[in-house]
Amino acid sequence: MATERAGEGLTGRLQAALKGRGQRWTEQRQIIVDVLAASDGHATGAELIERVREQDPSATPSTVYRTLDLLEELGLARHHHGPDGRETYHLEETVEHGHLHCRGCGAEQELDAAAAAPILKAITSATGFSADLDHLSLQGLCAACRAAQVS
Amino acid sequence: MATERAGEGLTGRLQAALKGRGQRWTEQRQIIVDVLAASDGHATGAELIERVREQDPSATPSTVYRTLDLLEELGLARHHHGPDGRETYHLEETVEHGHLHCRGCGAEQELDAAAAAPILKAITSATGFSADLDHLSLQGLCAACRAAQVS
DNA sequence: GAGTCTATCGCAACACGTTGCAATAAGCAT
DNA sequence: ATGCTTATTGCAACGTGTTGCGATAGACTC
Repeated sequence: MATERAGEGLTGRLQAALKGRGQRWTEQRQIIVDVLAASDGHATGAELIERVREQDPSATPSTVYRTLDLLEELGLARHHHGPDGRETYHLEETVEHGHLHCRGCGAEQELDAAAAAPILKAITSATGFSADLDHLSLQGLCAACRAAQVS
Repeated sequence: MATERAGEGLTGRLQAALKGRGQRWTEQRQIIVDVLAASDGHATGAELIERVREQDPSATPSTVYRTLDLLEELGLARHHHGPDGRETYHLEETVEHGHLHCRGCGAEQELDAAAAAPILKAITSATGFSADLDHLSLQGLCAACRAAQVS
């Protein structure tokens, strides 16, 4: 077949990576990866568990979280913490990006690599620290709210 | 008495602020503020609860967290989330600062306002967003670990 | 000082995430 | 196909933080 469903190549990569480490490919892991691929944006741990349970009611939180940790170890997924400390996961295939939470209006902006480049450079030159864009989760005021506050 | 214990002025400010809002000053709140003042750096919620309990074993987590929330509302305390999502609290009197967590060696650096200024400026000019230094919690690689990785 | 109003407290239950352990089952060798 | 090894699973308990509710006790009025 010439056509491929989204995520199929990912599954292949995963199987290969696991085999290389003496680890195993299971039905549960397939489901979790599928769910993660389907929730293209971000999803909290609780949301992922719920969706996985729709497909396999026997799945438990520990399995889901352990699989997510594994996916991160393999570099196939990432997680970061929102302003409330809750976790959010997404596949690594998603463009690497940071997050900006406005404490005024509650809006959440994404920060793509191009926009972040000068910021990361400033961090490095000020501190010698090379920051991970995916863990960059800022809180502050967006341009609109700043303008509104002046009045 | 002419001498003042540290934090006494703070207590006065607090009592006044509470009264203005129709709220009350209690023994528990005094203890929590004292504990927070005594743990000058940062303290997690769990640590604070433990220390408060040393002085008042009847104190419960809900009371401590609710008081901390109240202190934040009044602008007298702040909290931020570490890389593991755990909460860390400190008094607002502590110098405003960000945090840098190195995923290589696990070290945690503080980022003072002067060092952060160019970073915050870069964020604003790239995104229009005005970020809160106190919520700036970055993860990445410190200079030493970056050098080590090159080899 | 006694009474009233209601903010605060303690309790109990919940939500999210983590960890230890025994049972299961994946993948390999025969 | 059968058996073996051990990674993975489900369970149960724990840790941190949050929320609802009835009981307690501040602060104010008379």
